Parts: sequence; structure tokens; C-alpha cells
Amino acid sequence: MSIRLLLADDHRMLREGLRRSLTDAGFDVVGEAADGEEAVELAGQLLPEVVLMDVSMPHLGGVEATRRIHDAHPEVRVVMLTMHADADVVADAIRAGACGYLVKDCSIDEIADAIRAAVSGETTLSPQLAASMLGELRKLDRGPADPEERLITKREEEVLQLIADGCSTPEVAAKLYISQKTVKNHLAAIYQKLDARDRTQAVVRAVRMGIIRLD
Amino acid sequence: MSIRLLLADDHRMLREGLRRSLTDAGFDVVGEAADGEEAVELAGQLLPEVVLMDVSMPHLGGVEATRRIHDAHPEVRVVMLTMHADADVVADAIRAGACGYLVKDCSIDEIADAIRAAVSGETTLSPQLAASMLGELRKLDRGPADPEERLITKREEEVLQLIADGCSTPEVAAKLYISQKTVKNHLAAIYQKLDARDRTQAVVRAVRMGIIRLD
DNA sequence: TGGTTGATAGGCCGCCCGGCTCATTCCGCT
DNA sequence: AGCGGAATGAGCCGGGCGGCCTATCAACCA
Repeated sequence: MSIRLLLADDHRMLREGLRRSLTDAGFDVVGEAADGEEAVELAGQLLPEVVLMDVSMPHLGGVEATRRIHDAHPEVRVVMLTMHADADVVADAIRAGACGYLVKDCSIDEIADAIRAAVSGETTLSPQLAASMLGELRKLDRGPADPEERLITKREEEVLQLIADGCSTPEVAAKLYISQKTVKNHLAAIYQKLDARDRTQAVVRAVRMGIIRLD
Repeated sequence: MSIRLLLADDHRMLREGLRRSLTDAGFDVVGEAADGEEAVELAGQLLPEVVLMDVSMPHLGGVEATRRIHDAHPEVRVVMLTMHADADVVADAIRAGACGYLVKDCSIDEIADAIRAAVSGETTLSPQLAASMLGELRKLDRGPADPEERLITKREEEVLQLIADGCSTPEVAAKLYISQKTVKNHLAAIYQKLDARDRTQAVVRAVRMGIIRLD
């Protein structure tokens, strides 16, 4: 029997191309989702063997969607796709229950291999990622049985998104009905968690991690 | 005869998907480019009827690559692809000689229509873009015969890229062997051109316009 | 019940940032 | 020869920004 797949990516162009290529490669694409929420919903309804999930999607990021799918249906394997090779995101994704991580520059054959590996319980990483992971290996060394931590809190995410939308500290404070000081407190926490030292770095890292979006 | 196409996008996954879908749709994909320079080179060698070009690519952005292809081979039609619906970029792309502009959320059918329209000399815009263009129409009204202006200069682009990489003003100055004052001057010029008021806004807008990249 | 975490908020300090005006040099185009 | 744009640089100034420390309150959890 062919492997049943769910595709989750916010760009129809990529979804349609993947659907055709993966269908030709012998897989059974049973559904497509355009955002994280839809992915969680369809994964529960269709119970595919593997979900191919983009990191950066509207409404709900790929990592959080992966976490929910994994919690609700541990038998569903999730393979993540991303634009950028960022070791930190890989760690988050793996903690969230993903069993594969590919950059979008890989070939259809590599995707097919990763899907088959996922079904048989193996974890696949893009070569580009494997290399950058080696440099970050020490960080993972500290705690393998880490409780599934949602690095950025909901409130911090709201602040971060407004910053990315071009708001200054006073503007963010006004929009969230809190004081400027609180905004700065959230920002300070964000800088520490994302290893950034100013709002620009924080936005760039958050975008790469799929936490926020550039609409 | 089927229409000869060149695909230019830095993500192999998207290229392979598009190649298969467009081949099935009756087009003749004669080449693939992974960055702007390669696109210019291959366009010159292969002389395809249409180039499908991503806005954001390494080494050379899609808009600049389009300009060079258009200057060297005016008979080659270029259709641009982008993640974001940004009216300003559309204006730049059209000035650079593009005869189509699609967001990556459109379907294969829409791409096929845009390619056929391009061949017959028409210009196609994604519906999402057509809508946002209406709001910006006044800006285009002022000067239709605008000289092909490269909004951001080379030096400004270097500064912007370093800022996006997380450098502060003193760090950018050190890396470029210029004074902090000059960096701030370039930034001031950038803010004006991109309609931004701080570095974070400038980086976000520049990324959406494909001027710089988030590696 | 006490410990942890998230969200709220204040003060203080120093520096970087962005706005303003102005000057110089070099290059390319007319 | 001259004009304009790009790149370089300076000074001034006010405000935003980031670092650091402390504090309160509610929720949750062991």
C-alpha cells in the first residue's frame, strides 16, 4: 500500500507541485492544509501516516501544530519543511515530536526518502542541517528528556508580532493596553530566549523560527 | 509548439514541483536556475520564451536579474513570483521589464494562464496584487515614463544586509571600514526610500521586496 | 502551603539611534 | 565644463532603547 500523506504549507504553488511530484513518486496525498490550524484539524480527521509541514504558516506555526498533532495522535509522523537551516528550530521541532526536518532546497527524492524513513520510525535531517547541528550539539546534550517547553509565551509572541509589523515600544504598549515598561520587560525576555540583543535581531530570528510572519 | 520556459527559484523543492506541474500542463521547461546570476546566464544561453522568476534569490535579486535579462534580450518575457503581496515591489518589477507578477499562493492553472498571457504580450497580476495596487495607483500616476531607477544603491544594500544579519551601527561601520556617521547616513537614505522609520521596519520591508535575505 | 512562572510595573543609567543641516570627493553623463 | 548622484564625513540633540534590580499579583503545581 502507498503511504498516506497530508501536505501543510501556506503556498498553493508549492502544495500543488509537491502533490503532483509525490503522487508520481508513489505516495497517496490525502489532503492539503493552508495553515497550522487546518493542518491539526485535517490530521485528526484523515489520520495520515505522515504530515509534511512547513515551519512558517499563518494562524498557527508549524512547530506548535506539530506539537498538537503529536499530542493528540502520536502515531502520525510529522516531517518539517523550512526555508532556513537553523539548528535551534530543529531542536524545537524535534521536542515538539517531529521525526524529520528538511530545508526546501532539497530534492523530491530526498523528501521521498525522509517520508519513508519517518514511516519506519527513523529521523531524517537535511545534510545542511546535520552540519549545523554538530555545532549546536552541546546545547542538546544538557537535557534530552526536556519537558516540552514553549519557548516564547503567548504574550511575548504578540509583542514580537507587533514589533515586526513596525511598531515602536510606545505603539506596542498602546495597542496592548499595557505600559511601555511591560513591553520592554517582554522584549528583554525575548532577547534572552532568542539570543538576540535588539528588536531587529529578534524579529529576524523569530521569522526564521516560524514564530511570527512578515505579512 | 509548446512554450519554452526557464525556472528561477532558490528552492529546489519548488523548482521540481513546478517543473513537473508545468510539463504536465504542456509547457517545455528548458532549464532551472538557483539564483539571479544563473538566471541571467541561462536566459542568455537558452533564450526561453518566458522566465518564471522568484523575487528573493541569493547573489542577485529577482528584480535586478529581470532588468538585466530585459535589457539584453527584450524578447524574453519575465513573470515574477513572490511570497508577499507588496505593491511597491510590483512597481519595481514592472519598471524592470517584468510582464507578470504572481504571489506563490496562486494555483498552477493561474501560473499557466499568466505564462500564456505573457507570450501574447499581456501583463498579468495576481488578484491579491491587483487589489493592493489600486490603493497605490496614485504613486504610479506621477511618472509613467520613470527612468529605470535602482531604488537602493549597492552600498546601501550592503549596509542593509549587515543590519539584517544582526549588526549594530558600530559593527557595520567596522565591517565596511567606514565611520559610524556614514552608516547612519546610508540608513537615513534607506529609511526614506523604503518608507521606514527604524532599522527593523527597513529590514522587514527589504526582505519582502527581495532586496536582502534572511540566511 | 510554599515554589515557580507569567504578566504587570517602577526607577535608573548610558548609549545608541534617528532627524537635522552641512561639506567634500569622485565618477559618469551631458 | 558643468551637473547630479553616490559615498564619505562632521556636529548637535532629544528620545527611544537595552541592561539591571526590584516588586506585586494571579495561576498553577507539587
